[in-house]
Amino acid sequence: MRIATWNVNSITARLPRLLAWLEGSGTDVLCIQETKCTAGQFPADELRELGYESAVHADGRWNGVALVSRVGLSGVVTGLPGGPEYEGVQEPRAISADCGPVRLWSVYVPNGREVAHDHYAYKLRWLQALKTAVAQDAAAERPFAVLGDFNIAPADEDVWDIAAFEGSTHVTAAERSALEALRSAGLSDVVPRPLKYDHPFTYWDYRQLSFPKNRGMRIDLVYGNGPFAEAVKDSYVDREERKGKGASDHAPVVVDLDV
DNA sequence: ATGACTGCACTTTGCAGA
Repeated sequence: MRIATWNVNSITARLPRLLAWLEGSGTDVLCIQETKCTAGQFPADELRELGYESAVHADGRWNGVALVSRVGLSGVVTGLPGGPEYEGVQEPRAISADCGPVRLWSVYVPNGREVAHDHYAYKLRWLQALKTAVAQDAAAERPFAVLGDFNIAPADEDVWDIAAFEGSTHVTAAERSALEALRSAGLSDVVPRPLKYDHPFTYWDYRQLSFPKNRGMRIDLVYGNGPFAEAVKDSYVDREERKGKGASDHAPVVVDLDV
């Protein structure tokens, strides 16, 4: 079974690429982030024509997550249980479901903006709630994984130049501790292989030729429990999808499972 | 070739993204 996670940066703008990529890659389940649409605008009909069911949690121009599956989609839970509010709103940043033999979460962790910003404290609270929410499934026998845009580079090597990130979000000790807490709950980082160069970056800024210069970050992560990690046969970043006109600034992370 | 941001709404400017 082939699963993947991809921050599409607007599912409306990305729809032609999304449909072509699903067909071409043979993906069975895709975790989507940053749909940037209302629930009604989500292209469920177009996906159904390709054989995919959809589960969506989205409310407008920002955020928005989804799961699309051609191997079953049931037990859908929208939102992060116990998740914090930002400016009085519980934002649509998490959705989970049973997809065939595995249970998956698609998450879009808050960006944080700046370390001194309220959004950063919100990010840390959100990650704490995520750890609590996934603990039971993480410890279970069933293959289980949290996939998505974590907006954290787990190690210095996961950014193109750590010196360029001094004082920035995405690389702080507190954010990395939140990932460590997820690992202590029984999840492990399923690191993909790069298709080019020596490091599996998943995001490259649109500006300043970041992609051609390979100034990237590994922030789209797959955190799986033991049974999930044991089932992984291969994983890679499909950087080809970052090329050309109309690309998202994130590339899909693909995981092949023997389940 | 991989090429100097993009998407969207508060829409011709601002905000967010990371």
